[in-house]
Amino acid sequence: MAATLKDVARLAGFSVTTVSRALNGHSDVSEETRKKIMEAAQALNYVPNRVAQQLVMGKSSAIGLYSLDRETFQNQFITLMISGLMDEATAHDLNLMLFATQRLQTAEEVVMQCRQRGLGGAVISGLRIDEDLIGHLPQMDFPIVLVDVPVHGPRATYVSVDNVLGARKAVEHLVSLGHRNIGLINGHSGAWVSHQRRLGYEQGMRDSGLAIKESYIFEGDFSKESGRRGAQHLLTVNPELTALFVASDLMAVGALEQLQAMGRGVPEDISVVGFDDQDFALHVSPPLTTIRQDMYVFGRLAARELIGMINDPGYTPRHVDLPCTLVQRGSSGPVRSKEVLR
Amino acid sequence: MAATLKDVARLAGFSVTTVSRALNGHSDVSEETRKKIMEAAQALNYVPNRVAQQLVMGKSSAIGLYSLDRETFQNQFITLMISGLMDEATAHDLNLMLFATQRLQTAEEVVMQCRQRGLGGAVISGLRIDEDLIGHLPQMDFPIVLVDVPVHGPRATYVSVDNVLGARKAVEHLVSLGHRNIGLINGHSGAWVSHQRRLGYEQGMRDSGLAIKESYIFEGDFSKESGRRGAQHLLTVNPELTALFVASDLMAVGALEQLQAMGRGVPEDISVVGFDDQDFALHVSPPLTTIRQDMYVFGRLAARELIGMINDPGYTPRHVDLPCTLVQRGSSGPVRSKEVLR
DNA sequence: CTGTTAGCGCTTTCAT
DNA sequence: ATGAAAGCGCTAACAG
Repeated sequence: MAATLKDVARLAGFSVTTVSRALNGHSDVSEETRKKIMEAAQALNYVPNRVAQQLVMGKSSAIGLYSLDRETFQNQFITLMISGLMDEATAHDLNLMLFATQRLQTAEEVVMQCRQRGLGGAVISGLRIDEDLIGHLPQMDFPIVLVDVPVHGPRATYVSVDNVLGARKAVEHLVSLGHRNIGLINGHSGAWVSHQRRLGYEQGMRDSGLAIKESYIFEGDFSKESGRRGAQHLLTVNPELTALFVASDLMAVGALEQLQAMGRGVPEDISVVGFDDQDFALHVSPPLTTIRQDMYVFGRLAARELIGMINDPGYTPRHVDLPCTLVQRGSSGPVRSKEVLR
Repeated sequence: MAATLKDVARLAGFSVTTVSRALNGHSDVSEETRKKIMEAAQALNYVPNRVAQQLVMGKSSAIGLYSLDRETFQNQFITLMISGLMDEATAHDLNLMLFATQRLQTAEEVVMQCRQRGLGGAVISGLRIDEDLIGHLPQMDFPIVLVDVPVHGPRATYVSVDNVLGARKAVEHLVSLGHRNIGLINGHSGAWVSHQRRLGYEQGMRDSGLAIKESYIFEGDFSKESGRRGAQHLLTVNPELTALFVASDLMAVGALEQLQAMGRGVPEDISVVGFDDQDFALHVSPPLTTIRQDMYVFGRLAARELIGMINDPGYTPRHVDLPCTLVQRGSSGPVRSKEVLR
């Protein structure tokens, strides 16, 4: 069907070897020959068969993205990351292969599977910190970049924003608006970011001279419904709360709806700050104040480190905390004076 | 690094051929031999090299998804479709490869590129109807499924919902609520769906005995901003409008905001119906009544047709219009009585 | 039942 | 500067 090197060789009147060298820009081909070969290739609409190239050169032509459980996939989060991965991969002439799996087996199996598919490395998203392959992954001799799970190894690193700082910014923002009774609706404890965000919340409170009360903290699971439950619970138990830091936008929207259903105005009665800056954060009412992570940059960085490892066996992968920024919108406002007077 | 057939052969004490056959479940291998070989393979942690398999069998191991222009990528729309594609591909032991490109060249080039990468077929999303490769694509001898652009060929088909019906449902819903002055904010004319949705709007109006006024129709470009402009424009020119059918949720949210900014209550003063049912439709206020397309099913169907063509050269691809359904939420309501009395 | 031979499309020594 | 030969890891006739 498609023209092969042999076809070009025949048409141009040279050996396959010479044609290969000419097309690959080797220096040991006379200009005249090269020109003829180029023409023949052009005429036949020749494109090298990457599969064959890959087999002979042992060089992979793609990177993989593993997304654990489909939910991860459904939020815009990953979409932007994919954009970033793809742009970076494309720039390095690599393809991007997608995998969704319910559960990864052992680290060995994952790596085997990647190798068998000719991947040069993989980004893995959606791992829980209690997964035991995490300990083994960084020891594999295969380039891996994890998303939001800290690992270090000669061929492994991770990408994340500075979640502690992000949470602190959220709290500081609320404090600066006069709030002192600030609750936290956190994600589930299987996610590394939950621990980080809680840490940031605690730091922010402490640095502002505020006590940390266990009863101010609700553990959700990143679902909208859990945000709803969190708001309901926290405000029933602690009616004095005037602000909530919610560790994801989706939960924050749930909280928003619940608060409004409970007759609490946002932000008049209670302020809400989310995390992520997903696109709907802008569309809800009031628009959500939130901590923004730039997932596109996130993806690019992940790919950059991965490709660094792939192309250079000596490359030492680095981890940098990406910045995250407070985006101030309508869901946070100054505490009501009567509250301040308490 | 990874074990090869040869390694297994050596360990098991058989020829490479026999090992290959044993592992591939051919019947002409004695049970005893097979068992020994299986053990050896197990011991070596052997996994077949797909790249080699692909080269020798000429059978591709992946399908591609081309997404034209990154915007397409950023909405949740495509994410769900990817989920569907992936699940279906995985079920057929195929991988999914992603490509984002600004512009496709000729149909020949696209197909060449796919072949060179070992793809068995491709789904292409984001094409405009004025793109001239569309005429050529269905003639290529390569399995192609387009998203929302009608094509037919021995190796080509497309997936879409019944946009005409969807739009008609929207209009009929509004009519059933008593609305008679119904405007349309449409997408740009480069999208096939825009024409279909307009058709459905016109049918719906006509079937309800309502006149179609050119001034009731605004051509946006699917952006939120254009939804805003559309609402502004339509209501300035036609203050008698009591309802808007907006051809995408994102534009609908823009319209919503603009209407509220203009002091028009939704749905008391004016009803709004969107299209897509993206996730934020549920989170805006009021929650958006909209026409839902199930993008996950969309993706599965696209993959199913594609894989049908790939696995069976004689397969005649079909097009089925997927159903789309009205999801009734808060943004549409009965027309105000004074309006009815006009 | 099993092994030998050939070849997928390409790159790469090694000669010439 | 060019070509012949070998081989990447695998499968598929074809013999035995």
